[in-house]
Amino acid sequence: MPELPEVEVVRKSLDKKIKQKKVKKVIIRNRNLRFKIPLNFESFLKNQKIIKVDRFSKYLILHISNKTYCLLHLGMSGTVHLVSNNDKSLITNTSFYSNPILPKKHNHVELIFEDFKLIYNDPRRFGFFQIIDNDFELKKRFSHLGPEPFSTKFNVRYILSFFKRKKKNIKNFLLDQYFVSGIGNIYASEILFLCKINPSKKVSKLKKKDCQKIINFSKKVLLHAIKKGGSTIRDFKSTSGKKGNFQNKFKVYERGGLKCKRAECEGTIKKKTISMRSTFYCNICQK
DNA sequence: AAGAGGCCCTGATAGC
DNA sequence: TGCTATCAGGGCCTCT
Repeated sequence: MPELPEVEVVRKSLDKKIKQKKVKKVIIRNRNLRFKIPLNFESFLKNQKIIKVDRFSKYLILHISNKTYCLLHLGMSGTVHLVSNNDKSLITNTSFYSNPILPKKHNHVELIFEDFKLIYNDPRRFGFFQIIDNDFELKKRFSHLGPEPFSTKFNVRYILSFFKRKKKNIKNFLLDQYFVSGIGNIYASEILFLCKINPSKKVSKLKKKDCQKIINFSKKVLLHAIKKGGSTIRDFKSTSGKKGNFQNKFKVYERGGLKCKRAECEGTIKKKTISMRSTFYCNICQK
């Protein structure tokens, strides 16, 4: 369940290792990801350099030396692994790369570099690789995505005007990538807890002050999670197989039935399904 | 236009 | 033990 922080953790380690490296060979074992990998994908990437690894929202953007882009989305269960070409062990030359585990099944895509390779593993195949031809197409590809929480465009004025004449609840909109991009189901619950806003609250009832809280805590939670190496619930691992640490910091997620972590609050964390997604909140301090 | 619902897929777990 | 059902949730699509 990679959300923005998990993808950013992957981006950082990936950029460090494959920036300015040339793709020697591409191996695809299963083309049937979220979108079918086209037959020319291998020849397209072969002998190209990866200029750098960028990220927008939950998308990784590999800048290719022929002025195109390779998008990589991890879907729900995608992981990226960097493995030595010689002894098949995971690369362990930085502190980030420890606890090496390479899955045996579902290694669908390999990008082979001079002395190591990148392996894309994805049991559920909700992730994808996509070649984007130019800047214009890249812009178009992301046109359905709203600003990231860090963007200055994500401000009180924007939020209030977006919520005009909308009838859904706030949890729904935090997951709506057209409204704000990068937040997923886990962090949506965490953000609303910190804001003391009930996830079922209709956005038409939100005040200026609430919007400001949403802005502040969205940034805070995501940045904190990045710092902690992301969250590992079931699937997410870094490029070396290392798990994240942020799950230990969850205030509400997967804490149904437990006591509210707010010191002065006697509430209990409840689990509720909102638009087909499990949602956690405190029944007392989230109004 | 906005919102509700469904589908893609596999693995872990629960219940019988 | 082995079977089936349920849940996990990101993105995108259709239908109303």
